[in-house]
Amino acid sequence: MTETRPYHHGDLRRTLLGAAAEAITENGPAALSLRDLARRAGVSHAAPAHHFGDKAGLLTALAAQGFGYLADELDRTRAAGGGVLEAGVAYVRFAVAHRAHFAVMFQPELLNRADPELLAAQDRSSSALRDAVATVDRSELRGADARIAGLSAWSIVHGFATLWLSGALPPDLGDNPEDAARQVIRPLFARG
Amino acid sequence: MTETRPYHHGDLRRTLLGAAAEAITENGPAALSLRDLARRAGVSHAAPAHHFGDKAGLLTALAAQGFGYLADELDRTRAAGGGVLEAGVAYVRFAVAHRAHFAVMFQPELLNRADPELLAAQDRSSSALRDAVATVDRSELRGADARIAGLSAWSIVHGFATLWLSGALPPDLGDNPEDAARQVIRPLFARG
DNA sequence: ACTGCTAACTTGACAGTGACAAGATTGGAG
DNA sequence: CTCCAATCTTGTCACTGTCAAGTTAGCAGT
Repeated sequence: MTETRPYHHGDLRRTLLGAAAEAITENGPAALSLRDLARRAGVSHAAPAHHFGDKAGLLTALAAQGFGYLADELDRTRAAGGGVLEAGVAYVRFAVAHRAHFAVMFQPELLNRADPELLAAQDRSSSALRDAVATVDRSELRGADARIAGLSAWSIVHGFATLWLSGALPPDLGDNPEDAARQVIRPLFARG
Repeated sequence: MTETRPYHHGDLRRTLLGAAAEAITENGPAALSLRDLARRAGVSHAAPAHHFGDKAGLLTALAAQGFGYLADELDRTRAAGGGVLEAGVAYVRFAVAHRAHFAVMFQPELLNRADPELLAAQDRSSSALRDAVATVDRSELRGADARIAGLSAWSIVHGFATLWLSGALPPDLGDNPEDAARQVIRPLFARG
């Protein structure tokens, strides 16, 4: 990652990414405006283009950052001795804590899919995901092919996170996403 | 719909919804342009506003249509005697067949959440979903609270559909979403 | 110190867009 | 036949993303 010290502005790149995350958290990715970000950062309207090329470039950088954060979160959970269930909860925790990043990470039409930085970050989080699933006791996932089991786990946590963030889940689940996730995910792993 | 060419264009509303679905399927919701839709339909740039108010109105109508289609699909599967697993597969089939609708249905920031037509359609598909889950044999979902079990099922199919559509799943899953879904969903229901 | 050099930013312009207001056209009810 | 309300058009505005060209700042080498 190219670190810049305060030239004219300071580090505009990081500032813009932060402002973008904030704006997306508030109004979603569709409403994001580069000019608005520039305004928030106190620079001219064309400044963002210099760092990210275009809008897709900015969102790609955000997505890459998101995959990095996700990998961090999963690694941290694993280091703490958590199993698959806790990795799943960590996935949801990440999605809720960084909803702007999450909202962009799985919308390829918004991104430069071939961006090397993005691909690297995706790779890192894929590995972290794979490692998390590898810790599963075979009996927990009832004899299924490990590869399929991993996809089942990924699907259920990804689905829960998406539905939670979209507000589609019933309100009687409470307002703690991690607890709710734990309940909903458990049936995949609990023994019969 | 027979081939008509009315000067006042007959059913613009339906035509625009169709064009919108097509455009979103191609380029995603973010790239959608009302003026482009108007061009495709051969009307003036301001015509869509009359039927939908604004962009959010159009997307809301699309989402409502999508919830209707989803309810239809689930009802059809249930009428054919399918269980929860097949309902799940039907959910995925719907998402893939109507990816434009699906892409919009769970992005509240693009919609008028309070639109009565939308709420009614959501209600209908919620009921269909609930009915589908209600057919589950208690032993299939291993003693979990039925309410939680339903959310688990919803999460796993929704997550699978989302990941499939975003192209995030590994390519060795094949190119048949229904077969792949069946494999990935099964671990939730299979007996220990 | 001064000379270039390059990255970081600005200024200015252009085509497209969503939204609104006001006018035109139509089918149909009375 | 008249009139009206729904449908659609025209014109306009502020705003957006992107590009081209210019400006400023840090820095290395002499």
